[in-house]
Amino acid sequence: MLTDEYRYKILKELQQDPNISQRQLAKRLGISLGKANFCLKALIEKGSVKAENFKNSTNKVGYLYLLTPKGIEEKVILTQCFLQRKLKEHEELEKEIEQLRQEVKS
Amino acid sequence: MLTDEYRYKILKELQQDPNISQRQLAKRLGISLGKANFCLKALIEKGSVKAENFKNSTNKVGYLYLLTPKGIEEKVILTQCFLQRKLKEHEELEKEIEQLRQEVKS
DNA sequence: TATGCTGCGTTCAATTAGTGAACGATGATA
DNA sequence: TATCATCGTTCACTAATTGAACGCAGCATA
Repeated sequence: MLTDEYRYKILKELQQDPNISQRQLAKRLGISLGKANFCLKALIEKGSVKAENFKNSTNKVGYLYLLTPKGIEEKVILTQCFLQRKLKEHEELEKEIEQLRQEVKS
Repeated sequence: MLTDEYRYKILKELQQDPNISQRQLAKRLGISLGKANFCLKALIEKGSVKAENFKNSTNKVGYLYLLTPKGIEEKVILTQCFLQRKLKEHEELEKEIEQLRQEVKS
């Protein structure tokens, strides 16, 4: 349920904004609140993220979702995997578009 | 349930091999037989694919899943959308990897 | 102080999506 | 004819996902 894709996306979001609510996170990733909550908990459970209690300036209560060293390392690896995957997809699609052009031509 | 992703992938598979069983299709796309059946039916329903009865050389019964003109056009459009999406993802990941390198450096 | 308002994380019943074993049908083969 | 393999189809079962509802905490206003 917590796929590499969401593991990556969540770590990325948290890294660039640890002060983010689960609702905001859900909205940014295009998933439901329930799923965001589930995934986040899983990341905390595994020690990739630490939820630090804090009080916001604008009358909010919530956590600061900070990447642990483990989480940072995990994100590095995931990012590299993602880059490779995307490069491969990109390459395949270039072939595909070339095929397509041949098709259209005829 | 039948997302653009699978619409695209199925049309692609069928185009390059109309003589393919639902089981083979499912395996190639990494989905279940049930889902493959469902998606294929949806494509036929919408007129993108036509199932033509035929008898294979190697003692099989099955259909020839042929793309209709509409299906071909649909695939062209989907492919273009996909290329754009992938290019964008690729671009974003390049930025991301650059950020990452900065991180790692420090 | 009390009341209301807002946004927080959490829960969980309900919905939706996905799975694959089982079935009957069809040809090929012995 | 009997057996075997593969076909598409079905559908009960499981997994994944949703979002309304809840209690809580802090701030603003009466």
